[in-house]
Amino acid sequence: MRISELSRRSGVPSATIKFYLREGLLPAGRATAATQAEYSEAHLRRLRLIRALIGVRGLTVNATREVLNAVCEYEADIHQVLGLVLGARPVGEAVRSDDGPGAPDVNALVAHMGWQISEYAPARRVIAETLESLRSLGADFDWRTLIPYAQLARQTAVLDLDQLRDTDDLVERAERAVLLTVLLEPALLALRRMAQEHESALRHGT
Amino acid sequence: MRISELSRRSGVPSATIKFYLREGLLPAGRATAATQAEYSEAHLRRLRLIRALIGVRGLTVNATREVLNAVCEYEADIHQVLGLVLGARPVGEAVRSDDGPGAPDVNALVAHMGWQISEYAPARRVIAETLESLRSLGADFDWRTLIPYAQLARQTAVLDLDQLRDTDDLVERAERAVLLTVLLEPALLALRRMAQEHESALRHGT
DNA sequence: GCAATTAGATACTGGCACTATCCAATATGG
DNA sequence: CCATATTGGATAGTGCCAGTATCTAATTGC
Repeated sequence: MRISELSRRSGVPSATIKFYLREGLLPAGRATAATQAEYSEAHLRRLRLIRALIGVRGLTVNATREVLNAVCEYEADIHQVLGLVLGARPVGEAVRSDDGPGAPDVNALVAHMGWQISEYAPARRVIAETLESLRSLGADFDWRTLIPYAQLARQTAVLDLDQLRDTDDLVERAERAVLLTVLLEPALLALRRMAQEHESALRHGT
Repeated sequence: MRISELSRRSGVPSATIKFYLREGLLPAGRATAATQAEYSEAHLRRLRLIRALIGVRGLTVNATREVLNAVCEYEADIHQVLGLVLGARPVGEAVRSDDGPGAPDVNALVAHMGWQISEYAPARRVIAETLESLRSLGADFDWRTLIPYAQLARQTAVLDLDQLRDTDDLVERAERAVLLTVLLEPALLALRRMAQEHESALRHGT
């Protein structure tokens, strides 16, 4: 398959494919001559995955590259892949996320849930920032308010990990891990918003 | 309070505050002279809310303006505010989200859950796109797989709406609705990621 | 009076995700 | 076997967006 067919079958302009090649998101095709390269079905799958991560999930090109590299390098170890995808392992410039304002609250929450979470997990910082914002806005909302949400998150994670059970192919399982952790995020938020609309209608008349 | 004090107390550069004024995110202060305006505590709160929506949640300036306008216009009716924040009512160029590829699956899911969801809800499109992406990537994942996630989303929404009960002040309740629907989103995703890390560790040795 | 500050307008910056153009080297079909 | 189209690779440009910088004229507080 040459680039024009790859473009046609994926719906991605060839200029954009070249851009992804340049950026290292898509591995180069097998060169058959100075101005000719052969692309495989794997390239097509990878390309669709890239578009999903960037278009549906809204990742940046850099974040997408890191996720894809994680999938390739640690395809054998699903926990490693998850760790890298989740940012648990320091990838680039590692920044500890367990100090700074709000960190004690996050630690309290993590401890209350009995979770073992890396100090480098960016999720820590996200929660700390959210709590800090809510506090500065005067909402009476602290880490204790998050406990029932955390319990629901735990049930969601159990669902997620269950999906990974019955797959043998390593690459496929690693990709599936990416899909479930990263690609599902906007859909989960969308479900919550629909549920809010429903619940709000229930409580306020029609 | 003049702009320099507003800047100092919020930590936002005055050039950026001027930018928000220009963009209509922040209402103009009470002008006391041609080159003098007075800002109130409400401006400070609003400014912090803007920073939270843009910085923590990652909204664009345009999306932030729409959310803030919704809060101001419909502060009396929490369901209206939620509707506008969730995009249920057509705000700008209304696009029906209940057709196109993937829409039948979304309808099936919504019907299965017994939800009443506006045809204009952007959440419909998000879920349709996600399902479509997953399908084109070859994952055996359809709307039925989303059912348990939807049930968890429903429990989350119940939690959300419970938070809105005991607040009398209209503006405060409207702002709280925004905080809970919009600002909590990254925190919920972060909780899920931490829960995944924990669950993954549980299942794969250490 | 006079340095410091301000509102408001205009122009600029930097980052990002592409997109367009060009070139030399092929491939293809009549 | 040659004319035309396509390709890989490099380089430069586009459009958007969030924020910054600069300038001017008016005003303030010492």
